[in-house]
Parts: sequence; structure tokens; C-alpha cells
Amino acid sequence: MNIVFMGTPEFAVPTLEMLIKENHSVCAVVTQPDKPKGRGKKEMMPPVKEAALKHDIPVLQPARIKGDETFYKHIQSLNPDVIVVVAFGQILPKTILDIPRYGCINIHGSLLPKYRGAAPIQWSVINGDETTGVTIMYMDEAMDTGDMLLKKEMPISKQDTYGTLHDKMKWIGAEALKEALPMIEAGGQARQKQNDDESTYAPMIHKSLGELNWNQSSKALDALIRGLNPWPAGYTYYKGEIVKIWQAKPMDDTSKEAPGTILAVDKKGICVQTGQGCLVIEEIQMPNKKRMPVSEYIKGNVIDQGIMFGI
RNA sequence: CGCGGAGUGGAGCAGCUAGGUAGCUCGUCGGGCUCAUAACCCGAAGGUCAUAGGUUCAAAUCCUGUCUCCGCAA
Repeated sequence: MNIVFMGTPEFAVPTLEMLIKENHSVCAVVTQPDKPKGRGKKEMMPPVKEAALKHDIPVLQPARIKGDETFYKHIQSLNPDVIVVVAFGQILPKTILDIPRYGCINIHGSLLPKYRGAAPIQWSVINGDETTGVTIMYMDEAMDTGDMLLKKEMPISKQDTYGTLHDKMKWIGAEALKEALPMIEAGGQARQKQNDDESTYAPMIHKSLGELNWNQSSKALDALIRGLNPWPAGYTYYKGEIVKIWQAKPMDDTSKEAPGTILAVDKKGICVQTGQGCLVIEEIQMPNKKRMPVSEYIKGNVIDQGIMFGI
């Protein structure tokens, strides 16, 4: 098929490469403009652009698709059979959605109608779900509300972080689309509507979401920490300084101390009282420092037992 | 030129402000105690203090250049 691919981050790359490998004609790749990133302010190109250049596919980087007449005409002239959209980062106007004859197909990182929105993977971890998946769907004008074509389920382990789950799902997404392509070409009779009553929304992750509330249960805190790893990470305060928490283990043990109190510190970690059970913090990061296991950190630094986290 | 931090034995840090025998915690190796130990005791090895130059009787410490790493911000 003649395909226009739209996507930006790492998550979209395996799908793009799958399409190329399956000998589809990817006639153009649309991605976000290069932006200054990293320490120096260097212009960095999105991962999808790098992949596209590697395969000599023309790259388009419109700053804002909506209202861009030139861009519209260009896409129209390519006469795509389908537009595949994976984590692109811009909302497509109806005029674009109407161009391809088989429609615009999206890969979403959840089992719709659950977790519509920008951060489905993170929220599925944060909420402690045991399963998640990807959904192949037809796009419409609203956010992740279109008809579904195919779903692939997968488990979330107690060790999964946003990062590890993301890396697994980007492959599942590519696989799912591969399976769905024949269905699309056949006209998509299998499409089914979403049940709006069951829908939930997974809003964008804000950095402040990472501040740990020690009144929550140790399990909930652990899930939050994993859902925000590797970005933006859970954090709390120790003697007024921000401490990022990268890894912790929830325990059922408890004490009479107030939530947030440091109960013990040793090579195994920092044991903290929570609203329910206690949390053994295993990997931390102090300001300007790199992340390191607690066992390493305490070799050259002191963490006082009895101090309250969060202040 | 976005802001900032750091390079000291294998690891994590102190020492630098007021230059003058390189220190702590952990690890490693040897020995001891113990029924036993990840516990405890004794001892040992291991560092051209990132690099180049400068100031000085003397530089980890002060000055200048270079390299590398990291945090914030996106």
C-alpha cells in the first residue's frame, strides 16, 4: 500500500521500520520539527526522522498542520491509501483525515476505551493494572474515540516501569498493525465502536505528579514510582532537598511512626513508613548527582533514621 | 553562547574558603573470634589527587587553558 507515516518519538520507530520491511511504499514521513534539546541546546531530530533518513524517505516537519494549506496539498498529491499515525504529537484536522481512501489508522498504547489521551502507558502502571495492551483504531476528530479494529493484550509485571513497558509495547504495536493491515485493505469490516461509558482518560504527565504522598499505601507509591520511571520520576524531600526515588519495594510491615518517617537505613535500602505498610527505597538520586543504589550512597553519605521525608 | 554541579586508591565521599607528611565509610586480601555469619576484632595492599601549563621554597588546595561525566531545563 501507499502509506504516509506520522510519528515522532522512539515509540513510533518499530512500526515505521515494520512497514518498510513489509515492502509497503512509505512515500513520506511526517514528524515534529527539530527542537533544541540536551545539555548544550543542540538541535535534535526526532527518532522517527532519524529512522526515515536512514531509509531515504522524504521527511516533512510542519510546525502546525492545522491550517497549513501547502502541507494539505502535498499530502493530497501523494495520494496515500492510508495514513498511519503513531504518537505524532499533533491533532489532525478533518481535511487531512479525509484524504486516504482507507482512512487514518492510529496505534494507541492502551486497551481502548480505557486510557484515552496522551499518557496511557504511564497511567496503566500508576494505577497498578495487571494487564494493558495496544489498540489499532480508525481516527476521527476527537481524542482517541474512533472505531477499533484490533487489540493486543499483554501483562504488566510488578517490576515493570513506564520505561520497560514502553519498550515492550512499541514492538507489540508494530506487530498489531502488521496484523491489521490486511483487514484495513479489505475495507475494515471488523471495525467496532468504542463503548463511551467505559472510557477513561489518561492526561499528560506533569512533573508535580511525582511528589510522593506518604499517606498513600506502599503499593500505590511503588506503582507511582514505576509509572514515572524514567520520567519525571517520583520524588520527596529530605532535609529540604529534593530526592528522586527511582526504585522501591513495598512491604506489609508497619510501625507506629507517622507516614514519611525513616524507620531504618542499611544496604537493603531506606525503610519508610507509609499510610499502609512501609516502603523500602532501593535507588535514589540527590540534586546534581547521578542515580545510585542506596547501598552505594550510604558509603559516603549519611541518612538519619527518624527524620521525616517530605519536608 | 540556556543555568548549574563534579572529576581524589575498586565503589561512595571528605579535604580546597585562610597552600606545608592524602583521610573516612564500604569493598578486596591475610589473620583472629565464633557452632556459625552478610556480625565483630587485628593487620595489609592499593592513589603521578582528570589533563596541560602558571604562581610559590612548597599546590589536591591559588590562577589559566583543555578533556570527560552529570544534574536542571525541554
